[in-house]
Amino acid sequence: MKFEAVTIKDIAKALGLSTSTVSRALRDSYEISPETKKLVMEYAGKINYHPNPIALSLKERRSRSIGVLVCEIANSFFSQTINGIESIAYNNGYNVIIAQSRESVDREMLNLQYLTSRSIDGLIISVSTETKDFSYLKELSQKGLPIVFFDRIVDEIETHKVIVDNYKGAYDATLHLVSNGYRRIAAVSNPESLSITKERLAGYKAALTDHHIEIDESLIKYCQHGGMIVAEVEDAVNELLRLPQLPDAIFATADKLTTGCLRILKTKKISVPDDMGLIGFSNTDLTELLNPPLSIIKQPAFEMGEVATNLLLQLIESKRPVTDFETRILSTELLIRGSTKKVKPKTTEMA
Amino acid sequence: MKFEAVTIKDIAKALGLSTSTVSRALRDSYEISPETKKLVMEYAGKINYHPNPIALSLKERRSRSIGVLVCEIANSFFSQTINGIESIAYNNGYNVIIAQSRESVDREMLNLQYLTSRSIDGLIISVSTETKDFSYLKELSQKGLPIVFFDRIVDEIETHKVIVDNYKGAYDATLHLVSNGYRRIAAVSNPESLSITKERLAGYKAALTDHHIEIDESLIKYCQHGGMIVAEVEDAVNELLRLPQLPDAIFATADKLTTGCLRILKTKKISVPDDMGLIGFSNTDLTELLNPPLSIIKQPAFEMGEVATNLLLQLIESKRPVTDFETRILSTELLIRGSTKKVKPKTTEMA
DNA sequence: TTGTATGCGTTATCAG
DNA sequence: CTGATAACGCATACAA
Repeated sequence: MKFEAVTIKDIAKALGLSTSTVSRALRDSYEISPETKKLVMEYAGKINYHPNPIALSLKERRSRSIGVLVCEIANSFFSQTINGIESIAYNNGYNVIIAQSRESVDREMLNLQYLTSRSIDGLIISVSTETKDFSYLKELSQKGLPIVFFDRIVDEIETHKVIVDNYKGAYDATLHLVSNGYRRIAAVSNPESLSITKERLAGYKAALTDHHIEIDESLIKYCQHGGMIVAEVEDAVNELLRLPQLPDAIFATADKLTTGCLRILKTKKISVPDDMGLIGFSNTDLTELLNPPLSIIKQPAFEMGEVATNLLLQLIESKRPVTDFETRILSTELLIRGSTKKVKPKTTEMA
Repeated sequence: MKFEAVTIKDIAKALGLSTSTVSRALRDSYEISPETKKLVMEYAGKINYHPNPIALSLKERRSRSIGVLVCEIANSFFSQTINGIESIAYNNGYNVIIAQSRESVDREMLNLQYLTSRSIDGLIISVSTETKDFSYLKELSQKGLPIVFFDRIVDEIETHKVIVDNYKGAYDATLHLVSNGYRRIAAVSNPESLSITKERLAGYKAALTDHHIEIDESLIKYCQHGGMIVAEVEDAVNELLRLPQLPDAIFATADKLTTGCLRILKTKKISVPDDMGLIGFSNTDLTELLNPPLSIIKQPAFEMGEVATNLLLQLIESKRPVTDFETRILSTELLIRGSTKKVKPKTTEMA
């Protein structure tokens, strides 16, 4: 693969045939005699011939590789998704090229240029928290690059999207807190510009409203970098603790934020009331064993990866009309920790 | 990138130049007049020209992409390593193609063929637990494919290797148990064939010996699939609990095994004595907040990825003689949880 | 300073 | 049934 580089030409020369004959024999073309075929096949096997995929790509104008752009690979949710993506890609003979934005628009843009210039056949992406301008992505999409969004989607772009039922997940989470006696529930969330933020906060608010708890916007904190900067979550919690009326529980709307809050509560770096409730979206391994949180909303990350990849491959291989886009909504799972109800009665209503 | 595909030819035609002139102008060749250069550059920018990297690869016989093969992406240790790999690759203009073996030799082989036939410029790999025959890898290496091993290395192959100080990590871990009063310390480990297993068990045994604790081979359990199969770890623990003399602590030699044991201990799916000690290698987020384990041996996964990639790029770009191979040994970190000493005095020595 | 021709490895088209 | 040739997009040795 580096030095030797056996090519069709070598085979042709050795066997006294033309390259076209060899090429056809290798592809088992009907217009080649069985004897020649066998001859070629056997020799090719013997000298361990492998077609050069780069030459193939150049000819076929496809690379059989897909790009994956996420904010951070070392985030359980995303690594689980990539796991699912790889598994489908592998089964279909596609390579997976990964890149991370680290929640930075600049890096996202650069990686995007990089990936597309690398001639990927399609893209699976979850946009960064910083991204507000999606024109570049839109342009790519319009130029014909098959794109599938997952998790953090972009509504304006017409293509497949794979998300979880964020509204319901957040509703369930909030409900769980409410039914455990919490009333003043804060939300630590990603920037408002993200689709998941909107959906999750909507679910959170609906759950509160349905239980006659007034929504207090001062209880909602936005972390501009999605918790990539450690201090950010601390600041959010600190601000909450400085409120005239303390919250009695926190709903963290994303994996990174949940683990951030968890760490704060457990390490007591900031002094937080002992009975502070916590629930959050999280796919981090073992989080469900921790105490807090009260419970965890888990996303079917692996499945999301699988679904997204299947859709992308359909797009690439145009198995379905490129205009017939759909949004797949998978359901989240509320992992309930029975033993963790810290606040039990708390019948004194407030607000 | 899909439909339009602006090529050098288009520019040449539009500007009434030859393709070679355009090519040279774009590469800022000294033999092109400033005016022509400016003309070409500007037009190229205007119509948003990007060279086709596939054509380039075919010509230059390099793809500017590196392959990464690990057993499982959704394992914190590996995803952190990939994070490091991506970061260095990104800075050097390389793409990262990932694949996972899922601890299966077959998948490893297939992926290897896949990656190499994809014309990667180099490979970073941590072999699967199942792999016992490294001839294919050796062959690749001898054919000239730059390879860097990390974590689970292959001694027989002469190339760069990046590992952590497994011996010391295991020694420290075992010592920590010993100094907390544990005496009958079991080991739940990966297959013996892995380099890390040998090194870690050696450290474990040395720590015991140094403290005059007899080594009992029946206390060492090997998980053939590295904990990929859930029941495997349970079986190991069950077997330990059936021993005539119960262990009083477990040393788990790898991330997946540590979390496996942890889950067993916490969920009490198997009834394990309450004061069972546990320590293990783990890079899983938040593991250090759990209680057990007693402590965690953390590997500098991100740094390993960085170091491995730097070495690989040196190999690819032959910045150093290809014969001058080295093994980088990074040090592990023992994260001590002060408050967790379950067994304190236990002065009654045994065995 | 610019243009022409060739090759990278493969397949498709067209002859024979 | 088989072979010569062009083409994919680019870079470069060689001409001019």
